Amino acid sequence: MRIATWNVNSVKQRVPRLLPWLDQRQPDVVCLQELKLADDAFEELLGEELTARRYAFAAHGEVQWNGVAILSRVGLDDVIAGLPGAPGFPHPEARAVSATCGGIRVSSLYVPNGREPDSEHYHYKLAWLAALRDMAAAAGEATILCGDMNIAPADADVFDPAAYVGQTHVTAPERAALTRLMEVGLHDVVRERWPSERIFTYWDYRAGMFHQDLGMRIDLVLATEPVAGRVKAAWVDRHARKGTGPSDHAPVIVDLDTAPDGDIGPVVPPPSAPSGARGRVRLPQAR
DNA sequence: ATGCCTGAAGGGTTCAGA
Repeated sequence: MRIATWNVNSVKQRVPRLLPWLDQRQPDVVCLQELKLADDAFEELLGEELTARRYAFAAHGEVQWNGVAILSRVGLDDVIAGLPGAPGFPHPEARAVSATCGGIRVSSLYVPNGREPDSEHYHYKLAWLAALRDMAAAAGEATILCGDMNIAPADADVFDPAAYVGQTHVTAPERAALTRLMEVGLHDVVRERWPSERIFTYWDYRAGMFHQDLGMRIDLVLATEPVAGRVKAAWVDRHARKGTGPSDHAPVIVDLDTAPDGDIGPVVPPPSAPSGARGRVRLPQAR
């Protein structure tokens, strides 16, 4: 089973890159972030193209910003739009959607940016991460959290730590919040596979940052032990960042071996959907 | 240049992103 996560920075603008990428990489499950599109517009834009490729999808978007989705061709059950217990800014934002795909509880996540350290948005980010930690702590044994965490876990995950002093994504409270999330029993599967490689997932559009490989690793795949133990490959698809009209993020792709019989714990039924949960779900046989 | 690109909404510009 191949699972991927990609902050597409407007799915509307990224259609000419997204569809060929699906055809080339053939992921079974795709977590998307920064759709920047309302749910009905997402379905209008991609419904037929995804259905033709046998993807079911669950989109949770907004008109202008944010927005997350899960595409799956290995099942899409018990969809929950939003993160239960998460704060808003001031209203709840479309930053999380979860579903059970191929026996694994999958979440597509877009952690708030934080803007400036100690700003209101920064504290919102920390509170949102605490809610994410609580969700992960209550999740089943076979769980994978994918998305734009907007935190570089370590100094090795930015091109120059000195360039980020005093900025978000690298501050101690953000990293501590990520540590508390990891401590519920999650593995950073890309870093564990490549312990000392220079790996980035985001490069600023400006000043040729990508071509100089001056970036950050902020898009993460975090898996519980039963899932992490199945990882056969984990890599950043830099090719998708090249060429015409790319996102400023590259996809992260993880291949899982077949689940051994009896070795994967039951997927704990998700909590009931939070009130106000929105989202658009369509299964491939629906049309 | 202290946002060097890119995208969205809405309107002739401003905000957001990391």
